[in-house]
Amino acid sequence: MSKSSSSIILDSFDLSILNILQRDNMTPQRVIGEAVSLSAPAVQRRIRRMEEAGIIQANVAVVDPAQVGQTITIFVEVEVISETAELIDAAKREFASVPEVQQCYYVTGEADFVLVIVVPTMTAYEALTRRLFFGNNNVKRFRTFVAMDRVKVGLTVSLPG
Amino acid sequence: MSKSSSSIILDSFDLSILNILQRDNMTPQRVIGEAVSLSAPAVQRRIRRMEEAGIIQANVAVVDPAQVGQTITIFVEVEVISETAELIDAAKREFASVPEVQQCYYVTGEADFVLVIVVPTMTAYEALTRRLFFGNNNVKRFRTFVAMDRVKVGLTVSLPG
DNA sequence: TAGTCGGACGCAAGAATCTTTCGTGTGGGC
DNA sequence: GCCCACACGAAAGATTCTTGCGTCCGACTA
Repeated sequence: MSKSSSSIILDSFDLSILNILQRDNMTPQRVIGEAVSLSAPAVQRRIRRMEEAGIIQANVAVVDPAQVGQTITIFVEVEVISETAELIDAAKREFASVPEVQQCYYVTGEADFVLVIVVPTMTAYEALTRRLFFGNNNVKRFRTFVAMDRVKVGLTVSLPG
Repeated sequence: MSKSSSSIILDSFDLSILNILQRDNMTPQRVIGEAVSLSAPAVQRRIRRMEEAGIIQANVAVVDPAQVGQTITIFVEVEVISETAELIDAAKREFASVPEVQQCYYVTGEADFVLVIVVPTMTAYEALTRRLFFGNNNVKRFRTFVAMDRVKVGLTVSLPG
């Protein structure tokens, strides 16, 4: 967990490499090298540098929730009562600590938090709401959107170059 | 791209392996084997089987958007006018085809679509709204939520076992 | 201009990992 | 009781990752 976050400068080689790794990080360095006109060791050094700088945050397998019994994806907008720093931080920590909460954003607008939740059943979701929202005095209101189709899901970032 | 989607049965070994790969798919099979009490080839066979079945959908590097100049994450709820199958499909295809759209869900509730968008600047977002929402006759209304903090971001699925 | 230094490269060797093959053991069905 | 399908582990082979080394290019300095 050594996040230097040195904010290094990326050239077009780095961006091309990222573009490949974003889609398939099992691509051999030799193949990446051929794609960007660089040797395999050069590719490897650049990848390591970007990992150390925190530009590459993780290397993960994407699992299809439906095939492991987690069939329901839900969006929730949460509105809080008091927006003091302490209460917001507490909410952030609480939401982030729940395994079913896949994503949590603190936002501006008509809501304060947006959550992406993945659960096996509606019953499980209901239990979660009771614990997370009704059991939290600072939650004023929340709105639920049940996903009928995960049209596009990814963390891929559109890169220049 | 061979998605058999045979819906194979997963035992607790598979789930443990998925749990590891979800967090770090660069973990050597030997290490995974030690963690789940299996030999490296057995782990490898199970991983390949899950990839072929589509349970493991992809292996990707997670890139920090902020460090590649994509500093703004935005949520958008989109409400359409007509919800015929053709128009919905057209919208799905259009949203999914935009690189800046990281995620797109078709949902029930007060909105029809929820999008997660990552852009470098507000100007870029404005241009995107003009093209994607104002330029689409079937979009009735859309609401924007700008993320101030990406509290938790991932695709990790909470697995039983 | 000449000299020095840092950084990144490619090549090649070594280390580690992945992948396949093969023989064995176990459980279900005939 | 026998056979077959399936998954396993061990070991060998193939591929990939990683490191060491010499070279090259650009920047900075005298």
